[in-house]
Amino acid sequence: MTGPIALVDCNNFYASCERVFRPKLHGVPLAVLSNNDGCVIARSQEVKALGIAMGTPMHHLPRAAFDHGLVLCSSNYELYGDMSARVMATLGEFTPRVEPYSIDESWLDLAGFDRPALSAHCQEMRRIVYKWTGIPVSVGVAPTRTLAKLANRHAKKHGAARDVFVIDDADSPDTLALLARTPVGEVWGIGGRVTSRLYEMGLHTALDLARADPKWIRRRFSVVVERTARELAGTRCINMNDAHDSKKLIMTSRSFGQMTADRREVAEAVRAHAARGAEKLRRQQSLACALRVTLRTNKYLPHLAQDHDSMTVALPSPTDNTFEIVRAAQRALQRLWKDRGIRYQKCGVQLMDLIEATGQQLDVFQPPQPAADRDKSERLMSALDQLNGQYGRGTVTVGVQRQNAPWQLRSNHRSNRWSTRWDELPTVRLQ
DNA sequence: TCTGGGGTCCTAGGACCC
DNA sequence: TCTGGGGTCCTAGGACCC
Repeated sequence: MTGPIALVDCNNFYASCERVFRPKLHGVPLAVLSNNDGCVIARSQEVKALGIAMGTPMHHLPRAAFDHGLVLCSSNYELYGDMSARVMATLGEFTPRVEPYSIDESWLDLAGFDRPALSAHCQEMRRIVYKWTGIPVSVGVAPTRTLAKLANRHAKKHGAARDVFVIDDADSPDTLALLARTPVGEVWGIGGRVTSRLYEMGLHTALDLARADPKWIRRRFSVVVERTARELAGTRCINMNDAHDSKKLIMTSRSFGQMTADRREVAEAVRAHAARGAEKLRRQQSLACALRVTLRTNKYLPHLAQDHDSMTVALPSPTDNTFEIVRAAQRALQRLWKDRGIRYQKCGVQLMDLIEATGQQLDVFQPPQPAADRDKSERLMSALDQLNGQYGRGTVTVGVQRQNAPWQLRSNHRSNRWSTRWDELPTVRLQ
């Protein structure tokens, strides 16, 4: 990236997605729940105004919120993922370089725009994104990513009328004043731990951090904090990965719908996670060399026996084959399992040491797999992916996987997948 | 009854080697 | 008193983010 950097962030993204297809929900306090309907992970403006914090467990929601008409939605990632793709595609109309950063945020390279054009361009972008997708966004522009984050936050907080904020120059009096007003803990990359240590050293604002000696920061903290400090002062240090970069770790884990001490149930969940992980692996065309199965109990119930353990096993050779991966995961679980009647809350499968499928190093100690076998395995896997893609996840599974097993997620308030399922399309009634 | 899931990067420290 | 020292590789865990 060479020009000014823009961070485009969807406002209250999940809540906004829910509203696109259910306009009646505009103006209504709307909260989206985590998997398993556990806690609040997204809030509309009205919910924020009610003082409900991010992460509030559902059973801690105040009575009063419901009296104000609070509506709860289970998370509907199929809908959010599709809406996200639409927003990103629309942004692509405005600049050739869009780097999606998360489901609701994207970095844009705005090289070639000078100051007055820049603002107008961003305003227009906001307008079109809203018109085409129904999702409101905020835009922050600055010379570095850390400052663009700060500009975006400022746009959200103060720019209700505009929702665009531009930092031209890291050294301008306006910028310094903004930094001086920003508590250091609100800076992107500065979490709770670092914040309290910075406070002890007398650094309270973003400006204090920007003016600190980077070498001293590095000695007292780490290169990560040093980079953040330099970025606040206007030096670009953080470059994102390309959007196409493959992940280095693929993790699939879930809490159980209800806790379980039943080994067969846990094994069923582990198989499902392993199979899902293998699917993700194939989509990014990687092979895994190792795998880890983790098991954990519910730490919020300290009167119950606690256990948090994991087992890593190497795969005999790098693979993306569902059967091999499921088998290895079962083996890991077998070694992990303690026959003590412990009730588990959550399990997961991590695929690790990923390599590119095309650049596979042949194991010198293993005879190379005959081409015919490899072909067969590839064809089988792509048939599996096609069936599950077309008829829905879980159509073809390895071993027994019941559709509504008790370990599966609760999702009692899910809206329709309006934009990705034919049988859940919105209907239009003509008056 | 009930508290998310999926990531990245960095660092410290142990194992091992010469 | 004092137990070699330096390098690499790997793993676990911390910290942070969305």
